[in-house]
Amino acid sequence: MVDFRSLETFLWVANLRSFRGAAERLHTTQPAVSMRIAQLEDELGVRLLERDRRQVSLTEKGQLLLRHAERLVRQRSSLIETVGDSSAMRGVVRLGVSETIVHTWLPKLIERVNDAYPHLEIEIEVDISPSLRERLLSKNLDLALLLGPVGDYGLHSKPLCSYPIGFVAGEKIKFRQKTISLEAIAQYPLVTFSRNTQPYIALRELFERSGVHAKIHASASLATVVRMALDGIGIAVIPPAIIKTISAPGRLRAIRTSASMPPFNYFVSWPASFAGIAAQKVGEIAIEIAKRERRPQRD
Amino acid sequence: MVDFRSLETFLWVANLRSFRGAAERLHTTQPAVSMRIAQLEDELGVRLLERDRRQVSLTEKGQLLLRHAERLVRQRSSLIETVGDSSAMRGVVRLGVSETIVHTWLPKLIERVNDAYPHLEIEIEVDISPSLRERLLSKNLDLALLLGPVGDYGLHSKPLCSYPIGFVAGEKIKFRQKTISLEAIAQYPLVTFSRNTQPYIALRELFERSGVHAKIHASASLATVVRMALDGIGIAVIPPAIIKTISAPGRLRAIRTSASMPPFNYFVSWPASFAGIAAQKVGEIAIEIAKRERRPQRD
DNA sequence: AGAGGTTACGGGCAGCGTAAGGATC
DNA sequence: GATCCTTACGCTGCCCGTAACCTCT
Repeated sequence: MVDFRSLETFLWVANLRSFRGAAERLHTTQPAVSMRIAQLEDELGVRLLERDRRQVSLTEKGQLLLRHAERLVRQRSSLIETVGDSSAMRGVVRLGVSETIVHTWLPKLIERVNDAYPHLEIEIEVDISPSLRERLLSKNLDLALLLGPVGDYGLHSKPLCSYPIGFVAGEKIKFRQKTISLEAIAQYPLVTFSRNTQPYIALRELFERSGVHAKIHASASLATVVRMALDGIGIAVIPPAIIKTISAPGRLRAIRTSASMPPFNYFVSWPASFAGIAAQKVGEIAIEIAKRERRPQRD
Repeated sequence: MVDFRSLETFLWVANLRSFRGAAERLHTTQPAVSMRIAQLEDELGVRLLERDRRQVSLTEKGQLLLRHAERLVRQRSSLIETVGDSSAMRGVVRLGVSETIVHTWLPKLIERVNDAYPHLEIEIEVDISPSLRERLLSKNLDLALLLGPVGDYGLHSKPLCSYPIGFVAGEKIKFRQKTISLEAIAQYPLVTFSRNTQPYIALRELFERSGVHAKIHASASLATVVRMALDGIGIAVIPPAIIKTISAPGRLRAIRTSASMPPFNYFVSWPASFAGIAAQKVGEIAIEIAKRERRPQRD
């Protein structure tokens, strides 16, 4: 039978260019994937995949099938969404999230998705934005909420919300003035996200431009960054918006400075060629929530 | 899973308005159909069919699903046809055929279809055209080659070929003249197809118009008609084109008459709402063969 | 040797068919 | 009671997962 399972399996093999990868994505074993593809090729009487080399590649017929299969799978989802009630939307959406979002409105998103589609499972992966971008490109994620702009070819994106970045200090660090200069701040080490992230680069540029030397610690984990700020090791460079959810009240505070960092601009992004309807719906809900979230941030 | 099997089952239940009928059509049992539908309704979380009354009917959601499911099933066939090689076309086409066709070019059609689609099975049902029409309407046949014109709402059709009808006599019946009058013919009983068929009606009208009384035997079986002509019981009113395949050479001959019957116009016809791709292909081949068949008939 | 796809084989479960149960005319 | 769909139940066969095998770098 040319059924949806075979087609979906083929889609994943084609997109990931790997039997193993597809097996993992489909929560099954690699031989099972092998079998389904073999069965499909047998049924259609044509070779769909070339497995000569280290890389799996599509034959001409395979590319043809890819287009048809994508349409069919998409239309099945659309059928389920149109005909079924909300609980009919099933499956797993792999959602990549930047850590800042986790500490602001991600819980709200999850709740809203759960309400709208009770049988839809969301697999959340927290990572820094460049990794999320890579994982979108390698079809390892269906959707991501990350720092933009997302310029990559092969990814689509829509703006979500914007968070100002500020300097955040713990209780042990105190300044006399109300508005602090860059020089004063640079007395302490600064702590922010990994070297390949946008905030790290922006921060380094900021200090280089003003000729002030600053020591910058980088950590991929926001928890670490916050811990270091709380312990007085340094000043965190993060969106102040997350202070209230990530630490006890009063333990951290935003510092008013003369200089300003470019804000975090968040986007929802997904692979251009491969948007499942479920992922699309989650994206729509994210956009809606972010729209509302924008206001409180303007205060 | 909302898979093709469930959808196809639903399509047949919807079209035949019967679980039993669908089960028969799908070569399975009625409980199996019941189960698949129940599973589909369960999966989508909506009621698709109303089984209150004696008649199964579609709910609003059911009608919605019908449209989507038809498109999906059709696109799957199209996928198989586009991507697969010819041997990939599988399934059964229920073909209704008028008896005249059986004795002219049906074997050629079967052969051609077998060549083009070796895995396609054809289930041939021979019957008189009005029955074929009914069975098309009740979705009991996928395609029919029958006497037209096919005016029914709900059926599409395309012209195939035209066979003149003539008076055919066996060896025992002899006339002196070369061209025989209606009166001379009416000395013998006439034998043709059943009362509700076009030739029977045309024949009766022909004699009523000319004020000649004729005794007309009717039989649904062409073999019987021919037998009666061979035995000299009467004169058969059939397309002379089938003489050479249905009896030994010289045993039957066409009689030249002054009057003329309207010719048999054959059409290929199928349910407007429910054309499977396989049936469509068989129809196309039939049209092609009939086109070639037309020439020899002009002699 | 290790990464990745294929082949071999035993076992579990979805879905089937038979048969009994209900509803409606 | 006849017809048609649903429910119950035992069984079969498909497909899966484990594991061994093959091939290429």
